[in-house]
Amino acid sequence: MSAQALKGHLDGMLLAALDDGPRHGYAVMEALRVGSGGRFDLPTGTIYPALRRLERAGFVRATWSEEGGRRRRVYELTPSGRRTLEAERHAWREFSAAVTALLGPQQRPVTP
Amino acid sequence: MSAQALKGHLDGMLLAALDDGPRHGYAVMEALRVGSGGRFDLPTGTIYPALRRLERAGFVRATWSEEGGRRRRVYELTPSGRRTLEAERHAWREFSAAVTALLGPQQRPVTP
DNA sequence: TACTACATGTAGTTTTACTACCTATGTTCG
DNA sequence: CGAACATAGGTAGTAAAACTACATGTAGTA
Repeated sequence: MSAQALKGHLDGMLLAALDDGPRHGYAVMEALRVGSGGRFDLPTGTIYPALRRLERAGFVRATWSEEGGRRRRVYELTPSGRRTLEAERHAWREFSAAVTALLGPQQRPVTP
Repeated sequence: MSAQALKGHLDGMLLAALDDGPRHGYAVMEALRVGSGGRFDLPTGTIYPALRRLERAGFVRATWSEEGGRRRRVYELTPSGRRTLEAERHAWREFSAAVTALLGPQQRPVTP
C-alpha cells in the first residue's frame, strides 16, 4: 500500500474497530491488519499516537487494565465517537464514490 | 468534504483528468469539480502546486500557450504518467476495498 | 465602473502518518 | 538455560501533502 494513503481515513477505521466492543491498542492494530487482508500493516508509531488523538478529541475513552502481569490500555467508543463513526462512514461513501467516478475506467466488482 | 481527505489520492485524479487529452490547470480544476458532482471544489493553492509536483516527477509535460491575450499552461501525460495512472487506479481499488471492508456496515449502492 | 469568471501562482501553516528508536513481559524452541 | 519472538506500550523527530491567504492580470458583462 502506497505510503500515507490513509491520510484522513485512519480515524474512521480505528473507530470502526472499536464498534463491536472495547479493544486495546495492539488488538486494534491486529484488527486493521486482518480486516484489510494484510494491506494495512501499520506500525505502532501510527496506531498509538492516533488513538491518543482520538482520546484527546473525546471520541474514545481509555482505561488501564492489568491481567497476568500484562498492562493494557483499553479503548472504548464514547457517544461522540459513535456519532463521528457514522459521519466518517457517510463521508467515506461520498469520497470513494467521487474518486471512483473521477479515476475513470475501472472494472467494477462482480455483482452476483 | 472533510479537509485534506484527498491525501495521496489527488495525484491519480489529476492524471486521470489528463487521460482524455491535454488540459490547462484551470480546466483540470473544473474537471475535478464537475466530475465529482461538486464534492471536490479544490482551491488553486492545491491544484497548481500539485501539477508542478507531477511535472517534477516526470508524469506530465507542460507547455505555455497564448490565445487571445490569455496565457495558459497546458499539461499532458507522459508515458511514465500514463503508467503511473494505471498503477494509481489499481492502488485505489485495493485501498478502497480495504477501507470499505473495515468501515463495516455500509449500505451498498443499488445494483440494477 | 465594478464585479465576476478566467487563469496562474507563492508563502507559510497545519495535519498526519512515517521512521527509528526505547522499554517490558510471556512463550517457544534449540 | 538462553535466544528469539510475539505481545504490549510508548516517544521524538521528520516528511509530505493539502490547506489558507494572498498576489497578479485579462476578458466579459451588468
